Amino acid sequence: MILEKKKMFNDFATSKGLRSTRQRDIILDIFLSTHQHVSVEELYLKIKSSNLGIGHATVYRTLKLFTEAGLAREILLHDGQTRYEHVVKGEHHDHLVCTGCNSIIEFEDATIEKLQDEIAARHGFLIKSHKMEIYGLCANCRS
Amino acid sequence: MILEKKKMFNDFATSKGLRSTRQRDIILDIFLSTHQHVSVEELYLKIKSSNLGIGHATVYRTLKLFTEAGLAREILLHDGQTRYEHVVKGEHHDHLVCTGCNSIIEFEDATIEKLQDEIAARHGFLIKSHKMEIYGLCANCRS
DNA sequence: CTGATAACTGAAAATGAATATCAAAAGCAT
DNA sequence: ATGCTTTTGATATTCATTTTCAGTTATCAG
Repeated sequence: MILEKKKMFNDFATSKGLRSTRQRDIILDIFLSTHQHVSVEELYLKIKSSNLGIGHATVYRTLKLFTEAGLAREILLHDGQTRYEHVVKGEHHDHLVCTGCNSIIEFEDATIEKLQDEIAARHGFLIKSHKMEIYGLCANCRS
Repeated sequence: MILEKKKMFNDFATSKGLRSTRQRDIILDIFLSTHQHVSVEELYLKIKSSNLGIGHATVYRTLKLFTEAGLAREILLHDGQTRYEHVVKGEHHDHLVCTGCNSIIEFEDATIEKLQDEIAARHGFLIKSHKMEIYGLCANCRS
């Protein structure tokens, strides 16, 4: 699955005439080694701690490339930082965001997806992507 | 309905011990006169053009108050500006955002809302609010 | 392999939205 | 009106993100 993603990015790079660089390889490796919802800063720090000198700007630029390549997705929560999550082919998950402890629970619901398709069809709309976030308190925080 | 909202804000202000000021009245009037999804900047310019000297900071502060008071809701799209939409009591609408022309179509779907409640219940999660945005191309832009 | 060329990088500067500061102005209770 | 407190707004500040640009590096033709 990791190899699959690397291939996906390679294909994208080739098709766009992008070059293969040390920095992009490293950032991809580290991104793939993270779990959901990494902020750019988190990723940057992770890279920094590995003593590989990669600049802020490059991390930003590269994550945008990953998004274009279809293996990452930008998500905006309410903390002023853009986060990136992994895109898994057919799958799409949405989020329960706890405003108490900032934890994020993921879920997936095929019925909702289907309803979305219907709504889009009704408006002649062509879906590219979507996101849904439910805010509230998780089981721990509501007590 | 406009009066209703003004009352809602007045009640909120009273309960919080906030003062009634010229600026807040004006901003509320202008906010209520707008349609969906005003950015702070748009609102600020609208006020400025009315030759009423109200500062940037006040507009930001006041919109946060409206949000607290329950008559506005923050929405984050992908243009880096926070926008505010009108909250209509029971109603909740979601958005089809066209990445071609930036137009926004609203929709509402009771079934989706119900599914959300079920999902939340399954995770012991207490819903405060939610948002859903579907990105893609509108009927005009896909041709 | 080598040199030309165009893409890539990164440090630093720039941008832009949002927030904080703080003195002056204004609301509100007495 | 008086005095106290909130509010305002110009300005400065913060913080994420983007741009700039000179130096570096990948790629490819020869």
